[in-house]
Amino acid sequence: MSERYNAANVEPRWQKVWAEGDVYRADDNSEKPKFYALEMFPYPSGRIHMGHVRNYAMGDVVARYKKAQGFEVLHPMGWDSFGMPAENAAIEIGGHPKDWTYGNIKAMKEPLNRLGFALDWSREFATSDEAYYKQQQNVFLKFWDNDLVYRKTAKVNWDPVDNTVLANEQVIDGKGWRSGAVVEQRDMDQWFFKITHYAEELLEGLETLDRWPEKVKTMQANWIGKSEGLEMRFKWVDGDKVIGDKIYTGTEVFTTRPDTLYGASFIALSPDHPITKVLAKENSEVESFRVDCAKIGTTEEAIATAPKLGFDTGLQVKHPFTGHPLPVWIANFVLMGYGTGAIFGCPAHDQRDLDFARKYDLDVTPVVLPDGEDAANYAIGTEAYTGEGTLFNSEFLNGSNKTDGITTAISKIEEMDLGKGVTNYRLRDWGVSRQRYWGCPIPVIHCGDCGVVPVPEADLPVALPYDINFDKPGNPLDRHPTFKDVDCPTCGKAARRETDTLDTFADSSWYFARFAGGNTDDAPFDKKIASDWLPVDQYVGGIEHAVLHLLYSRFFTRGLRDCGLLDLPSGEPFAGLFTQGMVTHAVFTDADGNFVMPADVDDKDGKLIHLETGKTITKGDVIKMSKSKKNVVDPNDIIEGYGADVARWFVLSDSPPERDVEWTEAGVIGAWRFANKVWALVSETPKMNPMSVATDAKDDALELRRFAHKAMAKITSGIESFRFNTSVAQIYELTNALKKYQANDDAKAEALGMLIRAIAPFMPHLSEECWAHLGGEGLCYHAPWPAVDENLLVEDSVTLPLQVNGKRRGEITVPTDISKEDAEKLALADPAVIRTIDGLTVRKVIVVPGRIINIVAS
RNA sequence: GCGGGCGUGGUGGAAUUGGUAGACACGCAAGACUUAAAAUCUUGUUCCUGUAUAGGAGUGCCGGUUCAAUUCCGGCCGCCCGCACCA
Repeated sequence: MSERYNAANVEPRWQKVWAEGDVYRADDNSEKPKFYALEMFPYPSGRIHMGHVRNYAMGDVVARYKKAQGFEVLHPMGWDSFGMPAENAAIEIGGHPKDWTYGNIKAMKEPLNRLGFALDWSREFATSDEAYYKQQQNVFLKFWDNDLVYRKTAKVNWDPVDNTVLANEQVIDGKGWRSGAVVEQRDMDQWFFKITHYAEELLEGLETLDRWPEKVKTMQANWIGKSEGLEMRFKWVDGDKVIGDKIYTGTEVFTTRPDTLYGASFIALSPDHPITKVLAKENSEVESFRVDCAKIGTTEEAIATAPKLGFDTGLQVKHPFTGHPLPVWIANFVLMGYGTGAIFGCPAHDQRDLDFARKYDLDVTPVVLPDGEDAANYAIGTEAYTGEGTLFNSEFLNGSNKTDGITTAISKIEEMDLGKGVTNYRLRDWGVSRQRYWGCPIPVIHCGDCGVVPVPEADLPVALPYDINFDKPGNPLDRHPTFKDVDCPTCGKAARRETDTLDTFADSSWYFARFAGGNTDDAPFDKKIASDWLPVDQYVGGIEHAVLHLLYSRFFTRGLRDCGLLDLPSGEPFAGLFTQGMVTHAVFTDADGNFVMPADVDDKDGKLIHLETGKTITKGDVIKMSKSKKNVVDPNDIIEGYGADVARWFVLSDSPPERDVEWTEAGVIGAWRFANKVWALVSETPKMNPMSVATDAKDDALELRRFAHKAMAKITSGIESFRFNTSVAQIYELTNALKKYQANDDAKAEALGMLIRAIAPFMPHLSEECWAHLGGEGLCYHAPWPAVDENLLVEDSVTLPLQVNGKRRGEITVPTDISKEDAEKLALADPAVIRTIDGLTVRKVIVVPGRIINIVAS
């Protein structure tokens, strides 16, 4: 008699058993080999979403699988709980960011636990816990002591109506999201982490990360952007100049293409270049040009996509080789943060320069001739040529290729004492100042006499005051009655406390070390314990973090190492990384353009209508689920309707983990049916030992064993290589084979025991229930991973496809160890082959042992 | 704009990484069971050639390398991620 699988009854029961047995607690002192499994911890938005379910289900598969393989597994969870949404909520709906945040944590923990993840909650913390940010401040001061922190001015988005700093995402089409005012750029004193100190190490370290996706390493390498180039001076045509209070002999530019120097037709300064700034003071036209540029925005994207804008300063420099004058422009696409903040424009061989030159009618002189082009007729149209070629129109460089031309040009400039070859990085230092309340206070004090003074360690934490309000825009810390007023720790005079808080990326740059090293109060973490667990063996998270979070963490672990807080010579926090794809869903909008939740949309004969209003709904792009677009599906509905195992199984089946998965209702039902199928199979079976090994099996029983071991081998390799969908397919096949098998013998017990243990990482509740039903010893969670008998994987015969001229015409079944000669003879004797090659001459027979036979005939 | 990735039946996807394209699943169709429905089971299901144990086409599009290309190379198209103050 089979009964329906009742997830609502079964799942809480096992969750209670696991909790009471405290089975997921990791032992720091275990003798077993250690395995640290970690998923990117969530921001407590208040609801879990399908992306969380997918992310944590993947990590859970790894954690449970490694446990079954005999590892001591650390699999912790916590909360990335500082950030803007809490402040936005306080502004929009009232309340306090702290209450909102901790309420959300409470609300999210329950459904997370309902999913049955093998998490060690004893190590839980939130980054907004005073105990955590106290240590965050401690780390900041240690970084300061080790010269990894400094202060400089940098630009921010300034909303002139709200008088507040805006995040990039709060600037929409150049306007403040609330006020609608045109956003300006404003210089502010800000704190920076010196990530560029490790630029080379961060780049070289990528080569050691053999369990990271290539694409992530490529993106990081490009982000660091190491380039060899030339930093050189273009001298003014009319001698040294006093600009402002400094004497300039010319202007310094950086270039990676000194081979194209003869193609230079102008010099372009950044709108933020020191010379530009001085000129702006003297000339209101320059100033208004700078103001225009400042409206574009601070992101590289905005600058790169904005129409090219230029201003001719009237200044001229001398070409170092020809002596010809070149005009000096100010151009909106030149970044102050990269190189020297000035370039020479070579329009023929750089697209941005070309766009600029065409707009302002500047010379375009090609100096690189592509292979096969004729020097006399070669001209540049609207596309710059950036490829390889032979230099021409370039006097002493003529005839060189790109690489040689670069070397020669650099030595020539060095000889002329106008510059030198340099290594440049695109990577900029990490600005961490945020003019916001809900973050970790930066532990420094500004004293009129002593300057910037760190808060003494004994005075930590600098706690966030609770009595704040969001009546007005801006940072409440800045207008708090007492927070700012402190005595200088050095001289004791009245001083001002720093009111900026740290970028929340700092919080998530070392949380994994605190998970491992404990909630210590005198140090960020226990050095020895944290160093024993680190690096994280398997990190799982979204591809959207490919650069920033992962790079910042790699910086932090190096900083912690060099401050003596962590024993991690490589500096690499994550030995293995997997970036999963996103959960996507179509966006629905009504006629007025309002977003509509999928749950409120009904499909009536192919027409989409709103459930309540009956209005027509339009299906839009399939994109990442996000609250703002309302294209979200609540996992709680799935868990309540079908159970946690079904939700987990669904997000892991079918789609390859690295790819985006589109949420569909139909897939859930399939997962639900499978769970029932497994339960039906097990509940109809009498008690039998799931740890059986049927070594005496013959005939059908032997066939089942072979099948089970082959499937098990593929299930295992699927998990090892993060292709859970292929493991799932093999589990389906094993289940189908077991359903067809009638006898209740040792072979069935073995295969069924394998099946139950194989599904355990995916559907832990169901597997415990099955394990208990069969009479398995202890918990399935503690059962070892099934061992595959290699001898059972070996086939004695193999079916080879027969191709004629690359087209399949038949197949033959031959012994696995057949010789090439015999295989060829059999292939040529095959009736289908004979029919196809009739009238043709066999030119060649290619035999790939165990794979294919291809006959080439004409 | 720049950097990175993805594209295979009606749908999600598989293909031991250059060797039988479409495993497995969803959906659909037919049948069995049932008073009936649900559930379950069986069979079929890339497209075209009116018949198929035969032939042809086919992995976004165009071209190339190879005995052999979903896989490698070049060029396009479409979509997604990131671009330093969203997390």
